[in-house]
Amino acid sequence: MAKEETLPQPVSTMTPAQLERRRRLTDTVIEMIDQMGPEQLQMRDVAERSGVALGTAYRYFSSKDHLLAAAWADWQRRLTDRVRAEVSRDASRNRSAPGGACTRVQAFLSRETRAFQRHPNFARLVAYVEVSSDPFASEELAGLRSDNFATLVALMDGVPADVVRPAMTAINATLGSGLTAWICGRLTFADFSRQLEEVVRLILGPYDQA
Amino acid sequence: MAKEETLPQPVSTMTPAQLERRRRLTDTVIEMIDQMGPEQLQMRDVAERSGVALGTAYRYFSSKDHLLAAAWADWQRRLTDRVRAEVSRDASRNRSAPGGACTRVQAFLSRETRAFQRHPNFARLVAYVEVSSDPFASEELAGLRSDNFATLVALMDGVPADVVRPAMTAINATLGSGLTAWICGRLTFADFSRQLEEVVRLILGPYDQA
DNA sequence: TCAACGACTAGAACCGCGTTCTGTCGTGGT
DNA sequence: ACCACGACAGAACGCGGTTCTAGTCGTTGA
Repeated sequence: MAKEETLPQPVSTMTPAQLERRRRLTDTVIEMIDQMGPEQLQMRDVAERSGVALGTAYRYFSSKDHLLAAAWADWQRRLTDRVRAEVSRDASRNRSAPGGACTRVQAFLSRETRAFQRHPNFARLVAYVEVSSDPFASEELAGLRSDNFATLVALMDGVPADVVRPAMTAINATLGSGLTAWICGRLTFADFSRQLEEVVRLILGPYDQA
Repeated sequence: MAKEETLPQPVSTMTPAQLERRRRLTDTVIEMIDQMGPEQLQMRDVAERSGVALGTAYRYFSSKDHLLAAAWADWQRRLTDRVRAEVSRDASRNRSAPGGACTRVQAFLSRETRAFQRHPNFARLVAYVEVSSDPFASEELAGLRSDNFATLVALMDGVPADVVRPAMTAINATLGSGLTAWICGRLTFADFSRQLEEVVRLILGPYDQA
């Protein structure tokens, strides 16, 4: 009688039609989040607007948290890809500075945070998802985390190996906390980005014009 | 007809009996949180166990979030006071090292995190409260934040003034994010405290044996 | 070709829980 | 003594995530 319920169907075993449905769900969330916070967003509406039956949505995602986490991961990856491309393009054109690690990281973060400023509900989404205890949601986060890891490591060359890890930890944390504080009204956006800059300069400043 | 509803009755205007009721509520929460996460905790139960009518609770706190935030602030203040006392006692006895800023901050944080390790549900509470959008809850947080600020500043003497602020920001953020990641199962406690140590050393290390 | 089966759909139903409401009572200020 | 107001116990409300029901359809395997 093992009620294994392996879970919301592993992505790898999905047929193309299923992947398509799954994508419609996450895309719809991304679309809707732009206009409402994660708590306003209702499963019923997502289902309806994506043209997937509510019950079916739950075959793909274990919970609202899981769906939101997946959608966020998706959005974040697109954003990061775009920003990374811009930053490295600017760097290779050698625009605007010689560019040490500090400068590069600043540029990267400033673009990312601006994206959040333009889409505050995604910042809310981050806050919402980060505290979710749904293990499937956490899994989604973990994947994303390691992507970010790679990205930041790449931006930090010229920085001693034993500095990289704690530097990333601290910067990521400052980004995350600041975002939440901003979104909850405990910090203005200006203060948030100033804080972030200060922290990056403090940590990475010494390695800049290597 | 101004429906001003000044709101959950300002603390300063409360009669002793009211303050007593308010305290019973927060104390009950603190008591209960030790045995269940914040989402398990129900307003009905808090009301019943504290001997305050449910409706009345809402005259003191605008929402569950607000109540939880107040309770957390209370617990955190007690904890910080205790830890601060221990740390400064140890320091004045000059035990265990000469103790620069880095060492002092490490000691402080390590005690604080151990308290969370012993009471994981308070870590969940932190995560829960930090993302609350209830303005009264945020207010509670803001008060707490400035207390912490003072505490950390005190621990960091010997550190250049322009380093103190970003250092605090980064350390606080690392603490907060790590706590959440731990509690959500994305980090082991050991990894969490190692990360925190690394960050503190990275940032404050240079100013240690002044 | 024809079951059998599994996944999909629309929508209703379920249910936990924060929040609000009702009716009553006790009390402190005038 | 009076009355307005806060407290009380408990019922009632409402929202929204999740689950269930019936019925449909496409694929598979004999």
